[in-house]
Amino acid sequence: MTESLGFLVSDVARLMRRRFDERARKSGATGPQWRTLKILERHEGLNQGQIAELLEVEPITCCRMIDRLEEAGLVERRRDPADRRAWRIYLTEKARPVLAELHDIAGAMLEAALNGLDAPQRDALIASLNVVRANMTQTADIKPETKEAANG
Amino acid sequence: MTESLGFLVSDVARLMRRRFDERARKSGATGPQWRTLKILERHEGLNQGQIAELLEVEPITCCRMIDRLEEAGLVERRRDPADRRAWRIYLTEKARPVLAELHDIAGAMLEAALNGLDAPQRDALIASLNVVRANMTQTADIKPETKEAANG
DNA sequence: TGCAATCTATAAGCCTGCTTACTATATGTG
DNA sequence: CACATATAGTAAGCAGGCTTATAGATTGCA
Repeated sequence: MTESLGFLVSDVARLMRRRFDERARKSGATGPQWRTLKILERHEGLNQGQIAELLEVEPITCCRMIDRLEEAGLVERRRDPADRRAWRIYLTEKARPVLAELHDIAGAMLEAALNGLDAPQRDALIASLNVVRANMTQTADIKPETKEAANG
Repeated sequence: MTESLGFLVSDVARLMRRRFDERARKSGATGPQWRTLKILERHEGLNQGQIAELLEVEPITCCRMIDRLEEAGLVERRRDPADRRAWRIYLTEKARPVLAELHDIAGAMLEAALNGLDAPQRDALIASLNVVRANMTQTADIKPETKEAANG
């Protein structure tokens, strides 16, 4: 039964994403795009590698996300004056109201998602998810040598 | 702070998927493919619409998944003798060992994911996620008319 | 100074999810 | 029977993950 945790988590993620996207579409940004914008809100001027690290995605994933955000006019790339390999990413003015609207949508959806859970249950849920998240982040660093004799 | 639930869940889902895929790649199936195979294991001969419903994805998503599974030789499409529009989907013999191997991989990964949580915490986590899942499934049926005066 | 290693960004291509729109078939209604 | 509607499956095309590979720039080291 506990085997279902992976399915359960990905189900919940997919359903939440679907619900969010339904409402957020008219704002012109998706969930992952919003998350990227939020990071930029607090850390404007990061380069794409740094953003990828904060998002915990691969650089190419971040690169293409910035492509779409730039195309939508929500961010802009500026050359790093000290490193001609790098771009620094900045929010545009157009991004501010989008951020505010997405914040409201997410707040309403969150309340719907947690309906029926009391405060201690909500806290426990978030705490446990953070534990799982940390477990999955740590184990991601294990090198293949660890499982030398695993191939039966 | 609680606003982060959506991000947290999708993070956990993505990290678990990444971990699973790393290990499962040599078995020739991904997480969603495994889930589809598991459904077929219990309900062989379903058509694609029924599978999509059990997976809680759109029919086109299921269709393309069956495409890939068929191409990999893990399932086969057989014409429904009673409805010439429909295909019935069956596992091939090749799928059995793949299912067994993925089951083992998932078991090991699950233990890693839940490391540090005791039994009551695990139960509470799964129960709460099921509540959220139900909330997100239900609200997905709400019609737009419900929010007549929501557009500020 | 020069070369190798590293780092930043990106291209190509795959999987999984979605929307929209289409074909083919089945079914209901007049 | 004929037409409208519904259903099963699929194509096209987009977003967001990934891997692998490459170009260009920087940096470390001999």
